[in-house]
Amino acid sequence: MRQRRRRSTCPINFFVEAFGDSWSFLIIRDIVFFGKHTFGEFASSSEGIASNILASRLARLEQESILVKAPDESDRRKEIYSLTEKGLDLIPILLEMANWSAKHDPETSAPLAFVARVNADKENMFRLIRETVRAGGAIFAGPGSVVEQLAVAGPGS
Amino acid sequence: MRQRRRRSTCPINFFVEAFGDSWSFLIIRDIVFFGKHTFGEFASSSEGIASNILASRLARLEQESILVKAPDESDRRKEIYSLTEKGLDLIPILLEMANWSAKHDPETSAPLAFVARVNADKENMFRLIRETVRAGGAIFAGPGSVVEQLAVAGPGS
DNA sequence: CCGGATCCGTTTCGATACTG
DNA sequence: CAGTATCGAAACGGATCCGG
Repeated sequence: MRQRRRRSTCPINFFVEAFGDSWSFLIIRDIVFFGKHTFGEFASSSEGIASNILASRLARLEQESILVKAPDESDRRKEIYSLTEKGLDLIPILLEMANWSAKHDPETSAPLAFVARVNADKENMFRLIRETVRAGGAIFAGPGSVVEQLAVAGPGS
Repeated sequence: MRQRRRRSTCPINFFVEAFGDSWSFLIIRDIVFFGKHTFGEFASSSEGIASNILASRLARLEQESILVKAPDESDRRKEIYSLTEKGLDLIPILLEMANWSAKHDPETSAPLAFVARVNADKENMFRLIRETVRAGGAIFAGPGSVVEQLAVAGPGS
């Protein structure tokens, strides 16, 4: 968004104002799907985002109370970015985006089994994913990832 | 998005590529929530979007097969923009955005009763809204709007 | 009037280089 | 590693004009 636009009473304006930029989505995506948490991880994975742009987006998301920054206890050079409760509440939106993309992307880059599983039981899956991400996990990456949990639990559970 | 960025395998990239700009959201919002369908209606309601920007966004959305343009039968000066099936599939995303906004917007501009109703029965509400919009209706505006149907049906149905 | 297209000053982006 | 500084290029947005 180039310029602060007039505010209007509408159901999604607050969302659009808070985001308004696609890099912001990709940062949240990196956290939720891939468990990225540091400046360097975002920089290397977010389709080659420039460092100044990344810094400005992180600052904005922090200011919007979607992210919080905290020093890494084990490595004081690093800063850990995590989602706040407000940020965690974005997960359903991301999952619906993933759903739409899986359905319409000709290259179909999303794992269809996972998407189907989410659609089959949105309420419980939203909750499971939220709790996993809140605890520092992610959907696809790392030990304790959501897909790992689902594989353990099996398709029938 | 300024520049075509590197494509990567990720669940929401296709979505981000297709949108990438907040004006596009507002156009879809105008259709789904308020039943706008012409260039002039978008121009007057979308927070003062410039006509050249609006034209470029409509062209892009049409090219992405999210919108289709057709001449208005009753007034040949006008063009009617409507959502394709691919466009209709965006509705769940918009509704999750509305949900998030209602929860976190300090000015709380969204009708909370409607949002709560959607959350209480997402599957059926998504379907109802989709069919209403497909038929040319909208959520808030016009006769046969979704909120009107819900009022008629009553909160228990 | 409606739906754009064109022109043009201004803003913001983004690649690179640089610093703590 | 985590950011800032610089600067050219691109997109924006307001005004204006045009065809039907």
